[in-house]
Amino acid sequence: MDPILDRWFYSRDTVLVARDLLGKLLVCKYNRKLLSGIIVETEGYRASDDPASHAYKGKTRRNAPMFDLVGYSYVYFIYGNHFCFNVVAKSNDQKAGAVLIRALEPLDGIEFMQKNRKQEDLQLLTNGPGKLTQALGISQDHNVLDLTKLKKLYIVDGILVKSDDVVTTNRIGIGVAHEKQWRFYLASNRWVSK
DNA sequence: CACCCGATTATCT
DNA sequence: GATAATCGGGTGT
Repeated sequence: MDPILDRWFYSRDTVLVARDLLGKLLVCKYNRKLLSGIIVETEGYRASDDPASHAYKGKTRRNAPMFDLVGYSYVYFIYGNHFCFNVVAKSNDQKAGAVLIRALEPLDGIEFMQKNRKQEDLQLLTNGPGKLTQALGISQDHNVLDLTKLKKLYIVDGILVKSDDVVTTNRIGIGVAHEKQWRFYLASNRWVSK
C-alpha cells in the first residue's frame, strides 16, 4: 500500500498543501467496504487574509477544527443538502487553514458509490464537493477524524502528477476574494467539476 | 428567537 | 442560464 500522508505533509502552507493533494488517494471505509478516489481538484482556504474562508472572522464552534487540528478532517453542512469535506492544513504562522476536496476520480467501490448517489453515470459520480461526500458516505459523523491514521478516513500517496498538468485558477462558488488563485485541478482529468 | 445566507446540486427553460 | 430546494450556523435583538 502506498504510504499514508503524515502530520508533516499537512503542516505547511494551506495553498501549497492544496496543490500537493492533487493525485493523492482518499480512502473511506463504508459499511466494511473500501471506497476510494484520486483527488483531482482542490481549493485552499486560509484565515484572516482570506475573506472567503470560514475562518476569516475568527474561531467559532463550527470552524474550530481549522484552527487547531492539522491533518484532521473538517466536514460541514451546506445549502441544507450537502456535506463538504476538507483537510485541515496550515503552517505554524497561519492561524487557520483547510483544503476543500472538490472532485475525485472514482477508484475502489464504484458500485457502492453509484448506489449512494443513485447515479449510474461515472462522469457524474464524484465531480463536485457535495457529490463526492455523498458517493463516499461522508457526513457530519466524519468531522474531526485523524487522516494520518489507517482508520475510517485517510489519505495515501497516489499517482505521479506532472507539474504541467496542474491548472491554477480562482475559486468557485464564492462572492469575494476572486483574485486569489487558490483552486487547483488536473487538466487531463475528466472528473474535475463544472 | 428572528433573520440572513451559504466553499452546491438537480432540474427546469 | 436560471432557480428552487433545504437547514444549520452566526449574528443581533
